[in-house]
Amino acid sequence: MEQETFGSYIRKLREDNKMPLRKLAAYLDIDQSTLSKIERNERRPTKEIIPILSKVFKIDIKDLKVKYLSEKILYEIQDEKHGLDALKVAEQTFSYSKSRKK
Amino acid sequence: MEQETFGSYIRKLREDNKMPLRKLAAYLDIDQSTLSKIERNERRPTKEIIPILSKVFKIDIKDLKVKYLSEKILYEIQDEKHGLDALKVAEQTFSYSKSRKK
DNA sequence: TGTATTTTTGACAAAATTTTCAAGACAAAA
DNA sequence: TTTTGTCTTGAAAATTTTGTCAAAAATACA
Repeated sequence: MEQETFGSYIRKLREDNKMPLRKLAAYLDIDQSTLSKIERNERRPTKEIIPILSKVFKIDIKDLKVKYLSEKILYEIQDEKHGLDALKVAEQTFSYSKSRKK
Repeated sequence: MEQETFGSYIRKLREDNKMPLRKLAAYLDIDQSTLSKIERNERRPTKEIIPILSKVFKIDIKDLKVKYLSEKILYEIQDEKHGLDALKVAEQTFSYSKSRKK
């Protein structure tokens, strides 16, 4: 069983919809080789593609954003021994600064 | 009351120890202007400085790493509406992949 | 098999980020 | 106000990251 990434998720969506790279890349307004690399985690996706993906595949945009962000977070702490502690501290800080509705 | 950042934390340590930028920068093997920028959150610190800071100021390295990482995480989700959800998903995924002692 | 279509690759270009240098600003002391 | 030491600034250099092009490789399928 393989860990799903944002890239592999896009690939799955695309393939399920029988859409070639060429076409999705056109929608996303990027080179198809860039999309190929994103799907294979060789390049990191930009957030600009999220609303487009949401429209093209009719996926809830919030779900996409959460997937996208959590992958970015995980990228920062991969292989870090104290990643979990860091996540918890981040959560605390994030909640707190939100509560002060900055 | 001001939110403490990794940068302002370094500055505090440095000033409490009456150490000039010049000197700490030398220890860290970076330009003093780079350190100045790091302390003022104008640049992001690299992780290489962590063990050195730990030695110079005798701070537990784990605490430093957690501070450093959580700031990196927060940087990714700042101003994001769904940051908290993303953090929780990340936590789940991180715990899970760790449990499979990859 | 051959041909069309799709995907991947790798070198290069472009863009974004970071570091350094050198000068200027600032502060304390006298 | 000059001297001395510290810190900040901003432009340029260096590095890192990302995107593109063109061709090769893989896949589909007639």
